[in-house]
Amino acid sequence: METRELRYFVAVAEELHFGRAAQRLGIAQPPLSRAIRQIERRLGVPLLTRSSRAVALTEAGAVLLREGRAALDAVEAAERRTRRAATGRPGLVLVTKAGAVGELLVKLLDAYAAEPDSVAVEVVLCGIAEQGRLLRDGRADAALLHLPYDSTTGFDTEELHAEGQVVVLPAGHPLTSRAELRMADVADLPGLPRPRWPRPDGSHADGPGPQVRDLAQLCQLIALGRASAILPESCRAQLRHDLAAVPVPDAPTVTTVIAWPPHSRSLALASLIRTATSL
Amino acid sequence: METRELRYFVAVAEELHFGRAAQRLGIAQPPLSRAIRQIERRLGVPLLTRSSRAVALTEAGAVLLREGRAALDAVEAAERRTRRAATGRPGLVLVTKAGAVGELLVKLLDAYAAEPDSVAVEVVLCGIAEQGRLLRDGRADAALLHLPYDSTTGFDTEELHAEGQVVVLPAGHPLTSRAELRMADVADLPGLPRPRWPRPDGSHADGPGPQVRDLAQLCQLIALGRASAILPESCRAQLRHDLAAVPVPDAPTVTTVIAWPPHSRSLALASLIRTATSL
DNA sequence: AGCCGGCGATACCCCAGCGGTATCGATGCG
DNA sequence: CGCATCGATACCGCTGGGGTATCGCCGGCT
Repeated sequence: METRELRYFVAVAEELHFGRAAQRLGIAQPPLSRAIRQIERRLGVPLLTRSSRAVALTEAGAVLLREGRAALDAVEAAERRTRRAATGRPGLVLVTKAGAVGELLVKLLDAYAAEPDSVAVEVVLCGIAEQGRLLRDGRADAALLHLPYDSTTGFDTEELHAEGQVVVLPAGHPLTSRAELRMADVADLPGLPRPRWPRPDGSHADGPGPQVRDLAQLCQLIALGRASAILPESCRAQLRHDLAAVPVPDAPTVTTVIAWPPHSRSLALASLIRTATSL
Repeated sequence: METRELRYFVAVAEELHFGRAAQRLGIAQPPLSRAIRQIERRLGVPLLTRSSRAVALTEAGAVLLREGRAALDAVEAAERRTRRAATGRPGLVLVTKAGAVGELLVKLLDAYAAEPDSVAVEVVLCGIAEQGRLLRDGRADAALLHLPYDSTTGFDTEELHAEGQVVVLPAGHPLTSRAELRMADVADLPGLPRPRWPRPDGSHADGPGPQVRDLAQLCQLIALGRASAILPESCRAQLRHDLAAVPVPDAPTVTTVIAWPPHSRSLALASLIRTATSL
């Protein structure tokens, strides 16, 4: 199957509408219809159920959507990494979530810069759950992720750091006087629901909590007395003065890992990982 | 980049010869030359250095060869998994090395077959280092691998079993009277070199030992007094009567893991993995 | 019931680009 | 100095991808 065909199918499968998909692809609708039919004929498998009113994925179609996206990412990654290998700028791109892993990141960059064979490291801060995409399609070389919150599926990883978590509350909240709290104490604080982070696909789960996009938003909401949050200990260093943190020993441990795409054979990346694990 | 172009480039990069590559691809040489030049023009990157006598990969070319193979595998996997999702036979394909993990495999298959939601499991035995390929290109759903000998790069894994290793010697060899041996004792046995396994690309490392392809060959050679080998304990159960095994406590522990491609969302596979980890 | 509007499929046409043949130009070899 | 090898170039034919026009189906509105 050609990547063009895969792109076409993914577009239709995402839009579930031939006209819009064709528009997105910058082609007319009839060639798109033909291309999809040809894919189905060659695979010998129906991918879409069409009525004149609605298009839906078959089970096989859902598989091809998932696998096709991964394959397209792989092709894109091949191109991008090839270009980067040639441009002579053998810099590394390290991606992490905005507002996370503050101290660790600084230590890593300092230690790596001191290595004899180090190259420039570009740090990219991105929103939640974009790291995987960047790593998969070749725009980034490595990522700092937080287990168990981030997925490392498909990547090689090394653990760097483990830490407990704290509950973050508005300063002055009654519970802030306690030396530590249990998960049961903070599971359902009246008026302080947990925020809802966007899922990888951009949508939000249903629930009572406010929708948040980044740490700053979250802190703002907590300060306003509208939310609470369980965060890794290391966030205390960058907490605003109007927030308070109380340790929660029985919260799941957060492990910071460095992740990179498999098949990487870059010496610079290997050196960065070596530096990271020996911190 | 289209998969056709990737296939063309991979062929040339592997053959390092336009004529042979064209023959392998079933096309004439001139279109192939043109296609490669077009790829280089579009990427803005030289991939091959050509003289009229020799073709060699540039550094960027080597990157594209590696990444391109992975991308082609991903595309092929997408097609294969889509076809398999549709044919209604939701069977699983489990791949493992011939002659390895005997007892564990039987237990796993029995336990899984007893699950209420189990489906047919096809067991594929293959030579060393083909498992990764099968898993990557969608012909297999899961593999049983041995750490540290096999690579799990790019796959998700769960550990199933850890065991020590034994040295396998011809029956009657003086050392077989010992209750156990150290690595130092068996590192360099006179006349009994370690065999050389094929590498993933099919070639063999240089060295004194005989080249072997599978366990039967190896046992034959040991019985003939031409080789010795360090193997996992569990191999004792299937050892021929003319061979003897002595524990080597300081040999690296062999961990059997079950590995599967990331992005898998198959319920049947999830169930198999759950069964495996709860053995 | 009848009309309309939206949507995917079909019919038909055009041309970009892929692949083929013939040939050139460079280079290592006897 | 021919000769053989191998990649690049020139040129040509045709397949197939993309465009426009239109059809057929169906749900909804009045």
